[in-house]
Amino acid sequence: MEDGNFINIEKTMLPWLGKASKAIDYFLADKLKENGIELTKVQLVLLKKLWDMDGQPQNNLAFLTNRDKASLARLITTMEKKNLVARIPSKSDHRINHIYITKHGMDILKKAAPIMIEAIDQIQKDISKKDIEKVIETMKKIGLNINSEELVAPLTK
Amino acid sequence: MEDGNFINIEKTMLPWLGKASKAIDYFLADKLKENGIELTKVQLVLLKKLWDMDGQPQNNLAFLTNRDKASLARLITTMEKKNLVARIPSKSDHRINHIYITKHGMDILKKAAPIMIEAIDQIQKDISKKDIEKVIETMKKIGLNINSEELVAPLTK
DNA sequence: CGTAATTAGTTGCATATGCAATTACTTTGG
DNA sequence: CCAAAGTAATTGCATATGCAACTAATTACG
Repeated sequence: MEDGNFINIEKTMLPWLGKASKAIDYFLADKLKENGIELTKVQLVLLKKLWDMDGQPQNNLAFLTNRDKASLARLITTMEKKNLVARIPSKSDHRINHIYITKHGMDILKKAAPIMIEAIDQIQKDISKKDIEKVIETMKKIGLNINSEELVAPLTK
Repeated sequence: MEDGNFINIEKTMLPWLGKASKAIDYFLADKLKENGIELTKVQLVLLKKLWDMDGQPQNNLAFLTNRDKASLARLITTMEKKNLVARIPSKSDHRINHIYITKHGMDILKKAAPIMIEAIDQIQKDISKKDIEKVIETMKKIGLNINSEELVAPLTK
């Protein structure tokens, strides 16, 4: 077998998307650290989600953030220890925990927001609005191509 | 504070790239599992790298695969246990391990290759060659935008 | 109304990952 | 030739993640 079976993988989007995603993650993590913000990127995204829609049950949050419910539960545990979020058991349904962002979480989020905006600006520097839209559109297409089979929301079952 | 500080994040590429990347990873993992290939995506990519350039020292491989050297070392340990790769100490420099793909690793890789190709085809279905190139080009630009600061190869130091 | 099916969350087991500190070896320079 | 600097790999500590199995609670239905 020559290289034939792996034809032109560098001409597909996959490795580039992977590399860019990873690079962006490192970049953002670095920005957070530089600015003394003790959050991981994942935690930041979750805080932002809570900012938008506070008090969600865990499984909702798992769905909303494309993540396994077990993973989300542990993430909440970590963040609870850091006093970023609070787990409040529902009174009407004793299976459910509602998750709320704390004052401390909000303070950190407010501090992080402008830094993230600036970082994103840098990431997208000299990329035209049209090109950005094109990429977004293509990412959506990928989502459709994948979901059309069996992966509608594989993490949420 | 209103939502102002997080203005239009959905209009940036970031969340879409993140979602697509994650979805692709799930999709490929699923394909591997469906076909009874006992590899993670990460392991597959590493095997492919070894296929192309066998016998690399660990730190080289870490660099080549954009990964922390500690992470790579542990990955090799995992893969060694599964008899996918072999760690061979260099005779000329006793600090170095050369990593080789095993026969078993090659067999699995050969089995996985056509499945991955098919999966990638599906991921990129109905996306024009031009659009694919556009995305790749944009990903490269992101790399430049990020690297231009301090992140040339942050994982390799 | 009470059992069966469903649902929310947790836990066990496993992989992957990063940073910092450490060990072991090699190279450099005086 | 030997001490200092540099380099390759490992290990400790921590986060993040998924799947599968499980518990506890609620809802559906006969």
